[in-house]
Amino acid sequence: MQNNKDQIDDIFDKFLQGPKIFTDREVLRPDYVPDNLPHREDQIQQIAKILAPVLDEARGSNIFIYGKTGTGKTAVVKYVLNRLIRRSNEIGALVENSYVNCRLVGTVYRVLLKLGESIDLKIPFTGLATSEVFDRFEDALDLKGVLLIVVLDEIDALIKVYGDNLIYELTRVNETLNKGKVSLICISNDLLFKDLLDPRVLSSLGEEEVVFRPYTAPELKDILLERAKISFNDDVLMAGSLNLCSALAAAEHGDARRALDLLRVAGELTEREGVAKVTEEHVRCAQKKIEEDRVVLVLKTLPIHSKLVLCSIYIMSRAKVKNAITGDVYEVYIELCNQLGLESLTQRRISGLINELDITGILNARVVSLGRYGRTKKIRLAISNVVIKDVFSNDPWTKKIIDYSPKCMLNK
DNA sequence: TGTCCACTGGAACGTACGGCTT
DNA sequence: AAGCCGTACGTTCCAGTGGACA
Repeated sequence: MQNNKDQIDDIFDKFLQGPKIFTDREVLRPDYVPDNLPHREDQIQQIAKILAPVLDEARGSNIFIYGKTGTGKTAVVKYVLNRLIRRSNEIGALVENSYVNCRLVGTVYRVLLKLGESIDLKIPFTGLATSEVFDRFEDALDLKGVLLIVVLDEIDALIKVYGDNLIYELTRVNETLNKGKVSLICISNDLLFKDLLDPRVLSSLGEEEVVFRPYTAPELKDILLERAKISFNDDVLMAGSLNLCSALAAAEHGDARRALDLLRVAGELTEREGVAKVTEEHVRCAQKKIEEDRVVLVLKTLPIHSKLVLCSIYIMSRAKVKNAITGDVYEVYIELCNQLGLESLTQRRISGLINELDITGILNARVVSLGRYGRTKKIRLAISNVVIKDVFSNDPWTKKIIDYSPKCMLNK
């Protein structure tokens, strides 16, 4: 026991005595809003100009912002809002803001819940009709007489599922309010989502449009340099590593979030190794690790039937079936359910689960027609068999069937 | 050129659950 | 306590489909 304790102390000592890589690693986290946002000066100016009337207690125009992930949309909006709120406090203007990430929040009801929270409105987390929640939100807003800037990030995620009713209601809420006002900022990764909007919504939402184009590799380098200055110790980061981070992220549609992730993970790997410099090799390892971690997390958190579908495809791939089709996967899946004593879902449902797995990038499922042999999906794994075997061998359900040989495959 | 297969995928509906309002 | 609500997850039904084959 004593020995064991010493060993652990040893690990901590090594960590403490090893070369110090970071001064402040939080600076590299995606939700950190820096004091300086390089190459986004135009967008900052544009959004600030549109929102400025708010300080005069007039409603600013609604704004629609679009650009791919990691192009700085959220950071710029938060940056401008921070300053706007600070200024409004100085001059005593009644301005509040509410930031909601629609993809994380998930439903219209919960979006309204978050908006309510920002003006101290308590709403039960379930039980009310959405229209009732909206009415209460409207009343509370009017009562407070506050000008609320609502930021709906990743709005496309919400609209694809629930339609544009919420935005429609929010854009016309000013017509009914006496004292309160709402300014809307919608952020989307997907430009095509505008096609899903009702023309009435589009005309009021698209009062102002701000576009964030992807960063180029040199721009990403500037951003990384800026952050590296405050997050890493001097002389830790080799110039080549920083260039590689920006080049890798630029290849992935100029994603700054990705670049910062790479830098942070590369730093952490260096730290764990106990060496003094972050090399290009560390960056390459970081890239591999980020992807693996993502996949492992997705696999571990899948619902049981999705796991079994994936196991079926894994088992088929192990048996050298290159392109599995829906019907065959379903047969194997039924057998696995029987083995585990679980009730199987319908083929329609499994077809849907396969589509969901396709979206997460774990599978590739392509609809093909086999002529008179019908229409189906050709399915293959998009990740390595080794990862699946590793994760599913440690899962209480799937470990029982991961090495199983289905009878239905014997005569194929 | 028409037939036919093995599905796809949309839509409507059912069930269970937690929790609010009346 | 009854009725209603949103949400999650599922089933059932069925029109539609691309292309090999007779």
